[in-house]
Amino acid sequence: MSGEDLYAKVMELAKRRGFFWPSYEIYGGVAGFYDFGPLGSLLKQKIINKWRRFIVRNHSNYVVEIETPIIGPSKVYEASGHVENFTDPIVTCLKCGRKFRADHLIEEKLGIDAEGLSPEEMTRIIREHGLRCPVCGGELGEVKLFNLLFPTQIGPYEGNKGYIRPELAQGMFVAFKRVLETMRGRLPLGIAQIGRVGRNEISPRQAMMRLREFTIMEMEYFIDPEDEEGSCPFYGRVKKETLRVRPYKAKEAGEPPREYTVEEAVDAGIIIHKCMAYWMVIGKRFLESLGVPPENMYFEEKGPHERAHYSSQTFDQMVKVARWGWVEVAGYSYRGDYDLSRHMKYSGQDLTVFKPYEKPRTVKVRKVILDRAVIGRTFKSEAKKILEEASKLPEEKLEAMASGKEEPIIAGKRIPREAFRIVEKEVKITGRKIVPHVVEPSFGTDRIVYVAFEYAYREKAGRTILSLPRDIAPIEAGVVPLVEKDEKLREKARQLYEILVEAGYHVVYDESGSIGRRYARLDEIGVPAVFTIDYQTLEDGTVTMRDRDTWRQVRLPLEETPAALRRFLYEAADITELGIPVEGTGEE
RNA sequence: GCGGCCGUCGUCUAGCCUGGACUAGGACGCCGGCCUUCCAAGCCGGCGAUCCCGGGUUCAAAUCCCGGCGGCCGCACCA
Repeated sequence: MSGEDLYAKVMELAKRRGFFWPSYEIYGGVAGFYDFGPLGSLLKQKIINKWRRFIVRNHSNYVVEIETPIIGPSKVYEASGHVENFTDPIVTCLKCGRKFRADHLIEEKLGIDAEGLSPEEMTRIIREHGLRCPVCGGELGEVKLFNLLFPTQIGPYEGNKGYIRPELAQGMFVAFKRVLETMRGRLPLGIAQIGRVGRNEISPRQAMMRLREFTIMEMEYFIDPEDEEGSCPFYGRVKKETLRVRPYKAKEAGEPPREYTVEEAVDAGIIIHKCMAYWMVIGKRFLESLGVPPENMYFEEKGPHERAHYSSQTFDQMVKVARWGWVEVAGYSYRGDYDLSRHMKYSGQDLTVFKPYEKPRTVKVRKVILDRAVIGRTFKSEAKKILEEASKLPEEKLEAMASGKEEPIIAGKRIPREAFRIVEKEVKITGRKIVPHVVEPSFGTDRIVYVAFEYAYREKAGRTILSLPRDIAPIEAGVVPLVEKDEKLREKARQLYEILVEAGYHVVYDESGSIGRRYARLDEIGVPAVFTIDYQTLEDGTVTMRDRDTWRQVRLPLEETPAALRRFLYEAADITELGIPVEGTGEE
């Protein structure tokens, strides 16, 4: 089957059976938005819960999940750099309509550094130098700003601008201090969040691959930049594992991705931090558990110009899909201290973490101070101003004045020599304040749902089977009576249905059409196991359990079904371990 | 946003070039009935389409023309 065909079939199934479809269809649709239907939203929930298990629960000593608002005040996104960097100056050719980055065009054609210029200034430069469209030679219009942030207004006052978050990260950075406090001030600390974000893409395409509103699963992993070892206590567990990586240099040289052991990639500096490598391994395992084979996945490093403004290294986790080839499903960025530093600056809050030394250190500190008594006596009412000015001067400057290397003039007054005092004292330092660095794995949920769905698509004997990993199947089990007519079978089947629902499963009961048709219907929506009530059930209380993927059946006592289902769904049990095989069932 | 191709029941599609007998046909699915003791059997009946939206040309538009919206591909864009 070609990629085109597979994509078409997958989308057809998705729409027909209610997994997902384009939003606002009755009004003609709006590009970049998708609905999840009944089965799709269940599937998405299961994938999200699996992510929780991989990222949060398996690291619950270090990683916690929070939830923060979708709308944020302007200030937050000024601090994060999105207001500035998420905005592109765009100029449109009046003739052919092509759009160009105005600053890039000016720099490229005229050699003028246009970064940070206003749109008016750029328009003026374009007019003065007679710049024209580089493609068709047409006249260029005015430079306009285009920002990918969705703007909104908070409350009734127009000045109170807000934005829909373009990523989850700022929620974690802004709440960092309080979360750190509740986690008793220790690093490393991972703060995870799952939620919707909005990016006003210029022209979204590729179905669910590029949306204007989508769900991200993200974690900010805060670490002490000087303690790589302590930051990644789990590193030892994964260092022998392999990752397929394509470093930026290899990409430039046109080389394909290569397999590295984690240790190798870290030691060679290909991955700049152990924590990056660790979370990449977790991400790899996560996608594998959703049905993506290792050979259809690799990590691609982004080049300096392709990276976001905050990142010093970024890897994209790429997965192969039928129609578009390699698509990015997750990103791993080393954000350094960029965000916390910016928020410290913009908010004026101290977001540092205190790291105690193992033993307090004593250091001798030499300090130049002004004798308040002398200053006061000498300058009377001027004294306050002088002391104020003096406190702003750097230590070296005071030192120079005290030692006579520089004229001792402060606030326009000559300070008498005896006002300078040099004190030496011992100070006990119990630790240091650090601005944590951040490693950020970030997953595009909707793309991942699509990927899992596509990889599950199978055709067998003219039928469609949605062979989802059992633990993410939206409906966990089916219950069917062998024939529709027989009231005794139906009653027994409804009983079993109740038992399974009571045990916490998501079950469908289906009695319409022939038995084969029902199996087919359930295969198509990926139900891993179907229990059938037949005439033997009425005699000995056993039912058959059918495996979606092999069509093999086993027979087991009705009351054992909840436990068997558990083993089947979550412990990867083979169907044949769960009961007595039924003769003549299985693949044709 | 430009250029190319495209838009018809839930889904896939016929019809469009050459306007009228189209009350828009079929298949699959779905619903009801009959039948049915393990893999989409069969029979009967039913529901289901403002032919993407708006305008124009014409006695007459699913069909021709214009504009918009949406989809895919290429260019640009994708922090």
